[in-house]
Amino acid sequence: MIRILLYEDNSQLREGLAILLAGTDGFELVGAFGNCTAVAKQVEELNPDVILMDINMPQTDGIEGLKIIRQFNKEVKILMLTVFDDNQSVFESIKSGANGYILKKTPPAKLLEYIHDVQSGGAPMTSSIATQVLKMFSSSHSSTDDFSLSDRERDVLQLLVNGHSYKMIAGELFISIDTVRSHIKKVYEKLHVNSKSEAVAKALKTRLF
Amino acid sequence: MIRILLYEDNSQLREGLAILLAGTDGFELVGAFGNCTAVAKQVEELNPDVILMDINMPQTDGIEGLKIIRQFNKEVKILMLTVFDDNQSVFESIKSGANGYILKKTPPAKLLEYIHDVQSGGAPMTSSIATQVLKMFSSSHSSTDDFSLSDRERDVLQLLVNGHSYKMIAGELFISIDTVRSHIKKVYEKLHVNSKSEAVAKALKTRLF
DNA sequence: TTCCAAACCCCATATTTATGTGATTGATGT
DNA sequence: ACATCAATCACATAAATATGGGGTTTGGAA
Repeated sequence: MIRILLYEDNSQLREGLAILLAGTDGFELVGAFGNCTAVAKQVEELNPDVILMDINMPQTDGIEGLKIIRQFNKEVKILMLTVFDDNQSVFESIKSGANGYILKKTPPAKLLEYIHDVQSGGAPMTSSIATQVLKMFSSSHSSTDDFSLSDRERDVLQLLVNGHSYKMIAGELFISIDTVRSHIKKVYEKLHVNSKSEAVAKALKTRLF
Repeated sequence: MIRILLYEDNSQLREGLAILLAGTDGFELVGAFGNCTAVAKQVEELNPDVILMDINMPQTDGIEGLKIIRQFNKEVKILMLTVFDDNQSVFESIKSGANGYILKKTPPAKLLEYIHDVQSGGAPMTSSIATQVLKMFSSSHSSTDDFSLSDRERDVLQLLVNGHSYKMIAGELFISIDTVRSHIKKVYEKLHVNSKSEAVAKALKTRLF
């Protein structure tokens, strides 16, 4: 028996899912709410195995809810539901510890299957999402060097990466252009480069930002 | 009735799967081969719904086969089979248009389920693979714009990204520095930027290289 | 206390980049 | 035949960047 907790603001869909889950062997809906405002207490009290979490909800949205849950519970499986398969929320969700990400248009039978999947350690995703995810990892070298840049050097480099000129950086940081030069010279030494674009490239490649 | 085409060089496993599929309602094995040398013709003639493709095969391997099929058929679902769950081939497979990636040790019942999954638009993966994929998922998003750069413009931009100056690029491509300038000017227009480092940043961020 | 690094500033100069306005050739498409 | 565009080259000028030298002040570590 898989204990399920549901967050979904659309009451019609919420009722629909409740009926589906109630009427299916092996699934037990232990709670269904329209928002995440009391998510911490609810998860703790109801102790579900799997949480179905809608992303687009009023007040505390699904991703917020996810983050709150993960602060105190790394065990419960969380399946994010959405109508869109936009990059940003997939990314945010997975990064924040979601176990899977599925579209609401998923047919009921499929949904039940996904719940099973996620409960037994799988990570259900639609194929477009899986593909996106894989593209992203192509250049995966998660190095943690920060080249021991100082805070200010980091500020300056950040702005360089965003395409600002020395003059603009000076303006934005309220320092003189010569100071900008000094910082940049130091940055180049630390990154072992000798041009702006090399520095930018290195910052991006090593995921400094 | 799902029409299945199988590529698997191990004849024992091939026979085994053939028997399994033949003996199960709803599945029909329309062909089984030990290599991909005639994959194009076979796929066209046999018109399968789902292809089970072993990755490690002599001559034309599974990933090659996959690419060949995808050149003329984006519709048929392709499920990659392998004994290893190594990153590189998962990545290559999905990038080349595979719909799922599963391990050979998958029990028969599960395999049939996966075939169903993939046929109805899912992206089955073994949980270990899905988990890996999610771990790799570290940052940002992918886009597929190539900004319609010409070949030469791409060459030049590539070298810029790698930190070369105009002079160096001229030397490496055996063209004059003024030609380099022309190309770069064009690149800036196409990328909507107006400095080297912005171009480099954009190239890297949009995963142009 | 002395030393050091970070953060700030100044000046000078050489090199690199950005931008504009040309032009010629060859391939492609209408 | 004509237009278009990629690819090549040229010349000129302004702006930005790289690099070399200086500095001061401040706060923390040795």
